[in-house]
Amino acid sequence: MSELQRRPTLMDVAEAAGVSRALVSIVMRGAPGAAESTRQKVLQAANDLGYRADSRARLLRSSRTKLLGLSFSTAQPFHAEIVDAAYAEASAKGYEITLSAVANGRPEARAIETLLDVGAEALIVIAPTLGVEDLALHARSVPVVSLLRDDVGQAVDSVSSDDQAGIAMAVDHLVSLGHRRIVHVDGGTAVSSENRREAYRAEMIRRGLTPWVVPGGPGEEDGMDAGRILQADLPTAVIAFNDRSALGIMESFKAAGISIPANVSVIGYDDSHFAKLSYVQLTSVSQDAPLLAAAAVGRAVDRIEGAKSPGSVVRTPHLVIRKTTARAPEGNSDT
Amino acid sequence: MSELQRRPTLMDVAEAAGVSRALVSIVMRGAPGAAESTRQKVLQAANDLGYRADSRARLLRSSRTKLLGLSFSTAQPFHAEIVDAAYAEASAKGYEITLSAVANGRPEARAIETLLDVGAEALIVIAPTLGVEDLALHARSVPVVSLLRDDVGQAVDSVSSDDQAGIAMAVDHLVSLGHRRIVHVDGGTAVSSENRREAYRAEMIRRGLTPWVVPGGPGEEDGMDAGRILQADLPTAVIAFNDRSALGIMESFKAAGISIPANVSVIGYDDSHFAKLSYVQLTSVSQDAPLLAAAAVGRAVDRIEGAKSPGSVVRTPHLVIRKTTARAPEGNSDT
DNA sequence: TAGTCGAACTAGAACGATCTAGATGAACAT
DNA sequence: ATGTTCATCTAGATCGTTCTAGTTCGACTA
Repeated sequence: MSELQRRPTLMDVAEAAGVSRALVSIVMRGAPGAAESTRQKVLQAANDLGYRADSRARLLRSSRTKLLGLSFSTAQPFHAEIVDAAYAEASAKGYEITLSAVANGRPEARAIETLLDVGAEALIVIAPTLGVEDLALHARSVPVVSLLRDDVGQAVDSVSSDDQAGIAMAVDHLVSLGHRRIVHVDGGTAVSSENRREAYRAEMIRRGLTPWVVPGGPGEEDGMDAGRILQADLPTAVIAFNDRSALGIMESFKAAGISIPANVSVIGYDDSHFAKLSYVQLTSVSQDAPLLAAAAVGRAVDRIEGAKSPGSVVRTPHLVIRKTTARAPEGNSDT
Repeated sequence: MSELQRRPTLMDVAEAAGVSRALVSIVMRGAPGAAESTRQKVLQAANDLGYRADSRARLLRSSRTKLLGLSFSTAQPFHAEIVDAAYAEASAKGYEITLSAVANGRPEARAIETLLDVGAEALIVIAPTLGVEDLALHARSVPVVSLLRDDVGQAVDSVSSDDQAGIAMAVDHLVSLGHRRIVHVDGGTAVSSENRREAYRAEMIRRGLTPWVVPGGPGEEDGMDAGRILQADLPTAVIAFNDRSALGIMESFKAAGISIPANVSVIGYDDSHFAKLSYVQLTSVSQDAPLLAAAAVGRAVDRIEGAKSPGSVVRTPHLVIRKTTARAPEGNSDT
C-alpha cells in the first residue's frame, strides 16, 4: 500500500507559499505582523499540504507551553468526571490539558514526572497520595495544585470540597427529619475518610448526639459488610462514606427485609452516576466535579500567570435530596 | 517564598561533571561508549542537580519517539480498564503511552490530532467513532489500531472481541439450561450494538428458535425501560447488551416481584465491576480488557517495527457464569 | 619503530518550531 | 531631494536533546 509519509514542516509551507519560515510561523499562530493577502496565501498553502505544527518543537522553543498537567487514577470513576470538566475549563482559559494516569503498575510519582517532562507549566494532581515533602519538591519548579486533598503543606495549592460542611448538611438533614440514632460508615484508609469521620463526630457531639462509627471502605463490598453488622442493632439513619458504600449498605438492608427509607434512611457522598439512577434515588452530598475542576484549573492558571503564594480553595458541597431519606420511624427516638 | 527555578539541562550536567554534552547524553540513555568511571561521575552529577531529560527536546530530535498514542472516552468505565492494562503492556515492550481523552466538548478528531502532534508513532483508538475515510487518512501517516470496532476498512488495524462468539456462548448457555424464550435487549445506537443484535438473531435462527429483540441502550435506565416492556409478556431469559443494561432490567424485574433467576435468567456483557459484586453476581460475557489492550499494543508495536499490512485480531470472549442464570421454569417451554 | 585498532570522548549539525533584531520599501512630512 | 515612520517581511540564533563524523590516545601487532 501507500507508505507512511513524512509530515510537512514550516519549511515546506514556506516554500510552497514563497515566503520565509518566520512569516509562516506568524500566520499559523495568528500573531500580528502579516498582510491579509499573504496571510491567506500561507493559510492556503498550509491547508493544501495538511500542515499541523509539531507541538514538540513548538513547546521546546516557546517558554510558554500553555500546558496544564493533570494526573488522575483509572480506578476512580469520579476522576473521569473531573478530567472531563477540566478539559472544558482549560480550553476556555486558553490552555491545553495533558493527561497522565495513575494505573496499576504506574505510581503517582511516575505520572507526575511524565507531566513535567512534556513541559507542563502547572500540575493538577487529583487526590495526591505523595507525601508533603515530595509535593513541595515539585512545587519548587512548577505550581502544584492538589485536588480533593487539603493537608498538603504550605508549598502547594489545594482545591477541595468542605467535608465538614458536607457532613454537617447530611447530619442536619437527618436531624430535621427527627433522626437521633445516626451512624457513620467510614471510608477506611481512603483519602478524606478521616476528615469525614471526624467531621461527623464533631457534628454529632455539637448537637448533643452520640457519634457511632462503623468501619467501612470505599467500595460496595465494604458497605455490604458494614450493613450486615448494623442489622443487629439498627440505627434510624446511615451516612455512608460515599455512594458506592451506600449502595452496598442498602443492598444488605434490602436482603434482610429492612426497607429504605421506611425503616432506615441512607445518605451517600459524591452524587455519582449511581445516586441518580431512577431505581436508586440516593440522597447524596454532591461535590460537584465540574466546579472543583474549574476551581483547580483556575488556581493553576492564576499561579502560572503571576499569583505568588499558594492558597487553598474550599468549595462548599450541597445536599441532593432524593428518596432514601425520610422521617425517623416512631418509637425509636431513644439515644 | 523560593522562586521557581529553571530545570537543569544536559549542558549543566556536562559542566558539573567536566565532560561534553554528548557524553552525558550517552550516559543518560544507557548507550554504550562511556567508561564505567566517567559513567558514575556523570550519574552522580546528574543526580546532584536533579536532572531529568526534557522529553520535548528528546522526542524532537530522535526519529524514534517510542510513543503510543491512546485515545479513550471519559464516559466509559470499560475504557479506563483498558488504559490501565495498556500502560503495563506498553512499558513491557519498551514503549510509553500518551493519553488523550474524548470528553464533553472535545471530539475524537481533536483527541487524535493532539496525539499526532506530540509525536506518537502509532495510534490506538478505543471504539472509534470516526468514519472509515478519516481513519484511513490518518493511517497514511501513522499506523492506526482500532480497538473494540472492526469495520474500519483496509487501511487500519483492528483488535476486537468476537461478538458473534460471545452472544453464541450466552445463547448456548441458556439453551443448555432449557430456555427457549430468550429475548435480547439491544444497545440502541451504541458501538457494537448492531453486531450483537445480528449475532443474536443468527444464533437463535440457527437453533430453530425465534429471535425476539427489544430496543434498549447502553445505560441502566435503558435496561429499566426494556424491563418494564418485557413484564407484559415475560421471556424465560434475557441477554442484555451490557452489564449496565442488565442491571436496569433486573431492577425493573425485582420491582415487579419477578425473581431472578427463578422466573427469568439474565446475562450481561463486559463482566464489569458491577457484575462481580456479591449482591449482583451477574452471569456475563467477559471481553477481558487486559487481553484486548495487550493485543492492541502488540499490534501497534508490530506495525511500527515493520509489519507492512494492517490486519485484524479477533479475541474470543468467555462466559463467566454466576448466579443470575438457572434452569428455565417449567411449563413455559412453548415457542 | 611504525602502523593499526578500538575504546573513550567531543564538536557541531540536525530536529522544527519561535523569537530577536534588522532589512526593505512605500507613504508621508519637511 | 531627504528624512522619518510604519507595516511587512526575513536571516539567523535559539530551545535541549540526539546523531554523525571525527579526534585522541593507549595498547597491541608486525
